[in-house]
Amino acid sequence: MNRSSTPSPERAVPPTPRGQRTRQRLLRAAETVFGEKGYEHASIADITREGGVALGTFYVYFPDKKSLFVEVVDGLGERLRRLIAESVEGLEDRLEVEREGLRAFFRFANEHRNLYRIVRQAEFVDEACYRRYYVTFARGYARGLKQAMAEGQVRRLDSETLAWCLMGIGDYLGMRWVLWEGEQGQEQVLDTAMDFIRHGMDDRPAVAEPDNKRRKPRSARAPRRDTR
Amino acid sequence: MNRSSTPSPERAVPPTPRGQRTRQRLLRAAETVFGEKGYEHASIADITREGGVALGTFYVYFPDKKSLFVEVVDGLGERLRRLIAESVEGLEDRLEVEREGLRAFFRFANEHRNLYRIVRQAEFVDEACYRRYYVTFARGYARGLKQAMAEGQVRRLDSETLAWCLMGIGDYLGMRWVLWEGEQGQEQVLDTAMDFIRHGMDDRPAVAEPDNKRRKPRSARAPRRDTR
Amino acid sequence: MNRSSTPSPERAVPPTPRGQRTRQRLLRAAETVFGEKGYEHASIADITREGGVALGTFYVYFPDKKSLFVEVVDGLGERLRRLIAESVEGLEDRLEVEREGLRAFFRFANEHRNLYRIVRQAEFVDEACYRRYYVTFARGYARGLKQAMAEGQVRRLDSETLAWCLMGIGDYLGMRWVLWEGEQGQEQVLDTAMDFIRHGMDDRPAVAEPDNKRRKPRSARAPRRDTR
Amino acid sequence: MNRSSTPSPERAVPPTPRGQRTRQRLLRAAETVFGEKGYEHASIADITREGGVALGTFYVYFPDKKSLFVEVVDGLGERLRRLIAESVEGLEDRLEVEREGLRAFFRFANEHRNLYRIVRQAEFVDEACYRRYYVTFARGYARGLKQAMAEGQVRRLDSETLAWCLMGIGDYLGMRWVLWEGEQGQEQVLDTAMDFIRHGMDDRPAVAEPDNKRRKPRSARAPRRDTR
DNA sequence: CATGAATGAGATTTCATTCAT
DNA sequence: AATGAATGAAATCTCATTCAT
Repeated sequence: MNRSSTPSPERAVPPTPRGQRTRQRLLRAAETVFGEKGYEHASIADITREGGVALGTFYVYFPDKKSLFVEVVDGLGERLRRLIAESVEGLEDRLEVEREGLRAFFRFANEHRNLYRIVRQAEFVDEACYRRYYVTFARGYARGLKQAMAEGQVRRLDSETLAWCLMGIGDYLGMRWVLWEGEQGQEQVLDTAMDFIRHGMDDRPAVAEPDNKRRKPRSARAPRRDTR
Repeated sequence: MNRSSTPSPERAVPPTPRGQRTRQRLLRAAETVFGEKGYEHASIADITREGGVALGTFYVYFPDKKSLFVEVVDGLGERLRRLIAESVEGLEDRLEVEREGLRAFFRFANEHRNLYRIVRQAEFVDEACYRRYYVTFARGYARGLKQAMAEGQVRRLDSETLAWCLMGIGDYLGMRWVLWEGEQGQEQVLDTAMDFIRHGMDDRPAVAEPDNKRRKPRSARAPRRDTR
Repeated sequence: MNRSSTPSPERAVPPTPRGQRTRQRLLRAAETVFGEKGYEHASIADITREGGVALGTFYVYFPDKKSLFVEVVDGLGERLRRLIAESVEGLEDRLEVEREGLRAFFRFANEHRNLYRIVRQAEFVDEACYRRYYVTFARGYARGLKQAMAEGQVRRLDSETLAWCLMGIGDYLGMRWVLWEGEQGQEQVLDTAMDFIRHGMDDRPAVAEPDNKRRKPRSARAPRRDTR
Repeated sequence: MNRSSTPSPERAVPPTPRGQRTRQRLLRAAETVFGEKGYEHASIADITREGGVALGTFYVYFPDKKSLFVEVVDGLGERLRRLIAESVEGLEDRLEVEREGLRAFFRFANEHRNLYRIVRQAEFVDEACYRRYYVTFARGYARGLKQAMAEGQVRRLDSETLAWCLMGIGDYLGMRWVLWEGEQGQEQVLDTAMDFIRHGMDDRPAVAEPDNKRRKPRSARAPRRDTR
């Protein structure tokens, strides 16, 4: 929401609707081009060409390439968070929330196939913006987890750590099965992941642990054999 | 998009020891400079300066900038995998292996603080090399998990999915608590993460669920519309 | 090199008082901005911003940037000459005129600290305008001196040469002690300068020379060899 | 001698003679092009074209346009001072020194017709370098005058003020009769100027003043009203 | 083996000016 | 009268790569 390094208070929004439109056009074009070519190889000329405006027009709306990029990243983050929030709205079971959230993330990553490429470039373009993307997400995530813990739906673990673990899972699965593999076997992966998220990976009878959290569970479910 | 998918066909190793040394110097310099400035902003001149050799010397040992970069990334991956392998050697309890592997990764990331930056840049420099980094790691990881499952140490889950989940966890925790926070509270995070990895996050007695994962909520909502 | 040597053929004066005001605002803004940034770095946008009008408004009143600049320079010259004329009005002693003129110039330079910067830029913007500034000044100056010579107040010297000498003195003293040093010791400098202007720098009894200026030294030396 | 704003210690002199030559070529080309077009309109491309090297070569020897310019200005100042010093070497009569110095300056200005244009641009390019040009000159000038005063050759006046007066005279005469008029009547102007420099402009018998410079007029006037 | 001078394509950015409203 | 969006030419600067020594 705030401009990171440059503390210029207002993101100069052009007053006329015509200007508004042009600005939006540039933002959309930028998302495409940054995704395709990466920040460094995306030239302003590429972006304006994609947006259908003249080169100089760019500088009417953005002070430089970096600012535009930061705005794109912030925008993606916001949209992603909103989509996930909407997707899990109304769900009461926290594990359902996890599953649906993951699914929503996959969907978003699939539609914005440049998401990964763009966010990762951010590290080199504007570190603050890069961290903001993750930190903002993590904050909301942890908050949700904490509440679920309070409600007794989730074991009591450090909510921040847990949030980052779950984000890491989503990120890696998304990279591997959405970005690289395109939909292929996504549902199955989701099932496996949810199983892991729910019960962890330990096989040995939990009973042995006198005061700890669960028991045998394992046995009851389909053993989901190895894929491939 | 990129051409040299071939994993370095002829990595001309210089015959003389003097040449060997120069080549190593350049590789080491490159790791530093790529980490600091990123691939695009690291110039050959920067690298040779850092390595203490003349500009032209670079082209005696590497055909171009990209080749050098790929070699650096491959090298990092190899060293990381070797370090982890050594760190868990002899451990029998798979969960111990997980914990020590994670710890070793943290150590490596801490010593090679540019690891993240370098690997992530790879996506835009040579996609093949980028994937190789993850895929090679995942392959070995999955193999280990499969064996542990065979030994009954780990629940039977799809080993590849599980490997990627665990890699994601390590990656995110490392980014957040090694790269950004520098050692601070690392052990505690490790404990929490291991707890989660072992038992998952579900609090409710796993026995209770006969065969299905979720309850009511679903019904209330629209049946998850199709994504575009 | 420059085209518009014609001293502004049709300086379109707007008929309405509102237009008059806007035009004046632009002229004043231009003096400020040209002084601060120099001609090349002063953009039309800077000037209109400073003047509080929209960019396009500029071209309602001036055909281009250069015209505006020329008008600013001409205006400064005029105001300077008028100020000096007023300051020495009524003085009968020519040396008093010199002193007061100098003082008036200092005052003007102090109030228009961008005077120097603007006039000097003129050389590269419109040579004609640049020369006009000096030549107009010199013409009036020489006329005054000639009259003072006729009245026997000033020794008979070529009035034009003398005018340029005195202008040079004023210019340099103003640069050094008004522009750079800000008032500091200005009066003392003025006294010294007037002493020099009055009597020159020769120490040897002026009486001895009935009508000619120099003595022996000349003869003693080699007759000034040719340079290069 | 020192690099003004940029305190980069050494003016990176290329080690090989070939580099030396190229660097010199660029400096010479720059003097020409800056003089012809002015700093702002002289493009790096113009300079390298004039110097017969490729565009990129420029940046092998100079970090930017400004640095090159500063070096040109400093060089001009040095050469000018050296030429004048050589021209007056051996002269004992200070007034002879003045005359010959002036003559040498005219000669220099005539050969380097871009001197004025270049130095004046300096004000907008690097103020420090601009002042250095004048201040360095003035310092040496004042030193010479002081000594002449000590020897009783020149009346005792503040030497610094006197130096700036004389510099102003030279500058303006050079502009008017060397730059604009080209040699025309230069000698005559020189004679007039020397006459003025020697005796000043006051016509009234200097004898009458036993030791002080002015007479009545002062009294008649209001006591010099306040300047603003 | 090693050097470093030279190249020129390409990228970002600025800005005077036009024009529809 | 006034506005401000849009344009595109031109300028500075970077840098991978080549090559003669």
